[in-house]
Amino acid sequence: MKEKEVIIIEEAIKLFAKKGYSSTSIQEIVDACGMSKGAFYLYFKSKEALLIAIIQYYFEKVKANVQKFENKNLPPREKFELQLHEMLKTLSENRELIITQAREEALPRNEEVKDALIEIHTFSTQFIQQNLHAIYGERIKDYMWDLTVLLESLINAYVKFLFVDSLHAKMDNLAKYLLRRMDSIVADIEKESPFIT
Amino acid sequence: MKEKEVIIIEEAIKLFAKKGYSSTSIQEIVDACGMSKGAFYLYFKSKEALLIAIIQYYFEKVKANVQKFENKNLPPREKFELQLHEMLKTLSENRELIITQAREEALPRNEEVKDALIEIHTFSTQFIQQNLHAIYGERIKDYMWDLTVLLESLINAYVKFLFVDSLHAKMDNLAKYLLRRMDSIVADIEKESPFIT
Amino acid sequence: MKEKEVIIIEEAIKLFAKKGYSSTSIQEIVDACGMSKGAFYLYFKSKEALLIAIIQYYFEKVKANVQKFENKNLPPREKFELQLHEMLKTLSENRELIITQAREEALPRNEEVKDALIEIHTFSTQFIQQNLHAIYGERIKDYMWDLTVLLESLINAYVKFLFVDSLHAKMDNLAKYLLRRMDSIVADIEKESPFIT
Amino acid sequence: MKEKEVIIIEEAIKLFAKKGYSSTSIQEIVDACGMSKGAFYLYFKSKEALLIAIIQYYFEKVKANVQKFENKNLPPREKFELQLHEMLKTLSENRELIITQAREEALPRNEEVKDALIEIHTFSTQFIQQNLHAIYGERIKDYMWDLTVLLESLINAYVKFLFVDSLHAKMDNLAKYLLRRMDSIVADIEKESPFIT
DNA sequence: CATGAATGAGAATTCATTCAT
DNA sequence: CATGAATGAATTCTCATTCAT
Repeated sequence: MKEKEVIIIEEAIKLFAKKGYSSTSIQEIVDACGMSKGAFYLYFKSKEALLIAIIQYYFEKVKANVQKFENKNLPPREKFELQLHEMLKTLSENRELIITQAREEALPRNEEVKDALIEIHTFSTQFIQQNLHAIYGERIKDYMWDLTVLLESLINAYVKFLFVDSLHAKMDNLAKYLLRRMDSIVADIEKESPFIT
Repeated sequence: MKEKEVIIIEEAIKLFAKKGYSSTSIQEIVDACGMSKGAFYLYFKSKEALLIAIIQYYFEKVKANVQKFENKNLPPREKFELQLHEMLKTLSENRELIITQAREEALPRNEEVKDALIEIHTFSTQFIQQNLHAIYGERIKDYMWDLTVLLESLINAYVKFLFVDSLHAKMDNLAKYLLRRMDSIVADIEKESPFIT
Repeated sequence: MKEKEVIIIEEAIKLFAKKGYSSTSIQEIVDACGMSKGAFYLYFKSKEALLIAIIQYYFEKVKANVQKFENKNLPPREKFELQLHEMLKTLSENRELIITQAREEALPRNEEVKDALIEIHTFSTQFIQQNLHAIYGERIKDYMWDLTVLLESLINAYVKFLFVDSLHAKMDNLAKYLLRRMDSIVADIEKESPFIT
Repeated sequence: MKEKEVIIIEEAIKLFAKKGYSSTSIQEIVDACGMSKGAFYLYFKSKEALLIAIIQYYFEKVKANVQKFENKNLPPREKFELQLHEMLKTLSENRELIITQAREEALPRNEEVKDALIEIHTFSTQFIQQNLHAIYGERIKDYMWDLTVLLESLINAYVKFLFVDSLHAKMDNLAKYLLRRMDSIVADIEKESPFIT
């Protein structure tokens, strides 16, 4: 990916996070990048193409950071903790991404955009489920979807707070902390019949 | 509130949820309502005024449904279960609201809009904290914020799924189910030092 | 003319003077009159019809006040002084009229409006010329247009100031004062060849 | 000032003179200029900004033409005659300006517009008073405001006629002619007590 | 590659006018 | 007579996109 493309993506995500996709103009983006409007169209064929590129760019970032712990023969829990930590770090460093993700539904109903978002969601779900399975084993099989939803929601909830300075400092423990919350839930959930089936 | 205002609010929230606030035009709203563009401005002085009215309208709905269980001398847990159930029901019946709420950050940086959202957030936080305190007592004092975030995130997570038919059917048990998940968390959380302080 | 029509005319002229014809809405006019929008259209078939009615209404007022000194066998100068005084008084009491008149050219290029304004201008010119002739006689014949323009301009200039309190007090002398300025001009103008021919 | 801005200003003033500010749409202006609506907003940030630019543009024109006779060591009367002549010429060549000026009161009650008009009025009054003082000396001190109003009104009155061809031809003598009319008035005015005090 | 002037479709909003009550 | 809700054309202004230089 060309240097200029990266500049545009990184400036654009900041603006999208601040003002929303529709309310951010190309002019504002190129002003923030210190380039001309014409230049923008050399790198992206439309505003929507930029949106897709942004989604993919950050997805690749998270994916790469998470995948570097695969094939290292780490114990499952340790591996997931490290990955979760890496994921939380990437998200906290690219806070704008979460904000934009939160608005998922608001994004233009374009097939390409949708596809990109579905890809992220699929990856994320698989990542969580594989790890839950590796850690807690077969016995949570029936509760897999419940636990997935619960863990995703815990991650989202705390990520929302990551920009608060005092929490930022504690981020190193967040992955561990969240997993312990999952432990509590897993311990009791077997008394239930699964909610999501 | 006049009948027409309610029609506009309810059609608009659907469109805002589908396409986002900025991307929905007044024309689309009035087309959905089967009225003229001029009529819109008889009832709302601007698009932003509509947004504020929508936020307040749904907030009042949720608040009213939740508050009808106060002053009934119910045991704390039972009261909270009933309220949570009512809240989940209202949210699931007005799913668009959640989607719009999720996009909080995208909304125009207008003071009035901000104020309306802050009011909702304050109410929601107080509601959860008062009830957690009533149920679990003094011992969770230091974990209040952690538990608040956790419960809010559980609610959000499941509400997102509420439009799925099979879950919708089970909604009656969701409040109880979520509270039991909180039980598990509360049981273990005292072993920790609070994350949010 | 019906009572309501007069109310509308008098409120409308105030608003037109303050904000201009185009920038004043029917709603503002009927609000000022304490009546409904529907009522307006009972009395005037359009906004432009109101404009024409306003022009005619005030023209009739000035004309009536001026014409009551005809056929009284007064000496020409005295008659003109009295008429001029009456005219200045009506204009100063209906200051809004002058402001609107000043904008003559701005009024919608509608034939009826134009005709009404031409009628006023014709009357005004004839009134001035007949009186100048009665006072100064045949010798100013060649200078008639020059003197007409000069007198009209003197009237306009001072009328503009009539709302200033200190001048308002002196209004009784204004007609005489202006005629004395004309005397000075007439005395010297014969040394010239006419400018307007 | 860019070429396009000048085109817009000159087409706009014609339309404003013909139809008034409020009744002239941006579309009509750009049609007259043979450019697109978007182009207009490249050069002026709003319709009102155009109005202010027009006022300043013509004011600068008149001011520049008048000021080129300062510091030439001309006798006062001759200097004023030349300046008045230049002023009348600029006004007659930009007849639309006068019409718009005449409508002063109709212009939007915006502070910037008001300020621009006040600046013109202040300049105009000072210009006339300095010259009257230079020509007629201390003895007219008490009549300064009366004479200012009278001269301004004479200028306005004749300028209104400037578009008539036959007058146009004589314009060379108009400045001299108007000053001689002032001579007549000045000669007699000392018999009076000042009207404007 | 880079620019930024130009375009024009489309947005929010206003308002004269109509008409059912 | 009187009302005011409803209409929709017209207005100002924005902005993604193109293209000559």
